[in-house]
Amino acid sequence: MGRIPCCEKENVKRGQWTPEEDNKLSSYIAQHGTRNWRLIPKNAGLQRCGKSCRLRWTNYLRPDLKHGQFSDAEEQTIVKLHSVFGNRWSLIAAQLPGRTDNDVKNHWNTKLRKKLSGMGIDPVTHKPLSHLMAEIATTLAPAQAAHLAEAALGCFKDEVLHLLTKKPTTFQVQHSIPAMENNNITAYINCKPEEKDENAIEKIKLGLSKAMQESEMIPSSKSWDPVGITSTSFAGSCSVFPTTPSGFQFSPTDFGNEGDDRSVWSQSVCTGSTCTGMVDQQGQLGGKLEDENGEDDSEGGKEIRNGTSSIFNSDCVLWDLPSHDLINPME
DNA sequence: AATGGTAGCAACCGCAAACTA
DNA sequence: ATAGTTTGCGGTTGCTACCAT
Repeated sequence: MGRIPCCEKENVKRGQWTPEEDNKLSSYIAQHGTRNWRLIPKNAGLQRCGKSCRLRWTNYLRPDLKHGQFSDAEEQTIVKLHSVFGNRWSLIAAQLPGRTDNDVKNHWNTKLRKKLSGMGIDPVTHKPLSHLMAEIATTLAPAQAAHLAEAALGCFKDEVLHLLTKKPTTFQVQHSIPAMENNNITAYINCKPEEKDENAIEKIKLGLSKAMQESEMIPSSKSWDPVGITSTSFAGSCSVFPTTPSGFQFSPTDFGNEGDDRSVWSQSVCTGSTCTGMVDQQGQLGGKLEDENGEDDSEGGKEIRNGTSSIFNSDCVLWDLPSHDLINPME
């Protein structure tokens, strides 16, 4: 037994859509709407799978779509939201009028992820890479940490060199990030080509060793859980996570209240897809964290922390997205 | 000019949630 | 309550244009 196929594959055309097909689909939908995608290709005279028609419509033909380049503002919104929601592309796209989840996903994968890497920020967790390494290093024996450092140099060197020699990064960083100071991109770009390789390695080494020194001052109770399910505060001169020890509880009223400083957008939350503010293991959004009686209903949802009035803490604010910036506030 | 590598984008696949009878 | 169907979503693949050698 298998799934019922959405269409008879042998009679179905695949691949690029022609302008004629686009016209047929557009005019059919204009007249009849988008109910029942299985019937649409048949009724519209298309030899296409219903699923393919739906995708073509939602990702390309819809009249309200934007097709041009992403603006700086859009890019920053994507990065901000990704730091909270992870790869919840539909959620992110919902905040960008005229953009589809596919657009956002493609743009992230082809551009933004690399830009962040080039800035020394891990695109998955949105933490400075040097701090990630330091966090990991604290859980390892010194010998293992040394191996890790060597491996990291190999990995990051290639990526950073590649990015820096191709194009400069253009993100605004509201506050300076120590990790970035140790990887001064402008100085790097301006130096002689033959110096670049060596400079980059030295700067990465410096950043790594500094971060590791800083991490030695972190109390051992503040361990780091790479899975993020039981993430605890992470300290240092550029903490990404807030450090309030008491933790933080969301209530349904925290979501989408315009002008309410307590909205999710002004709360500090763990960042990245491994530790998101309101996303549980199934990727369900907040509001499920507590039911109407205020009881935890998260079933393994990830811990959320309180702290300052920004997504990151005040020592290292990357983004600060007020709730009224959102087109579709969470409900 | 030819070739190989890479980036960007469109489309496909399969899973799971939501909906309906 | 259940099974069948539809829709939404995220990951992945494939195609094309561009660039470097």
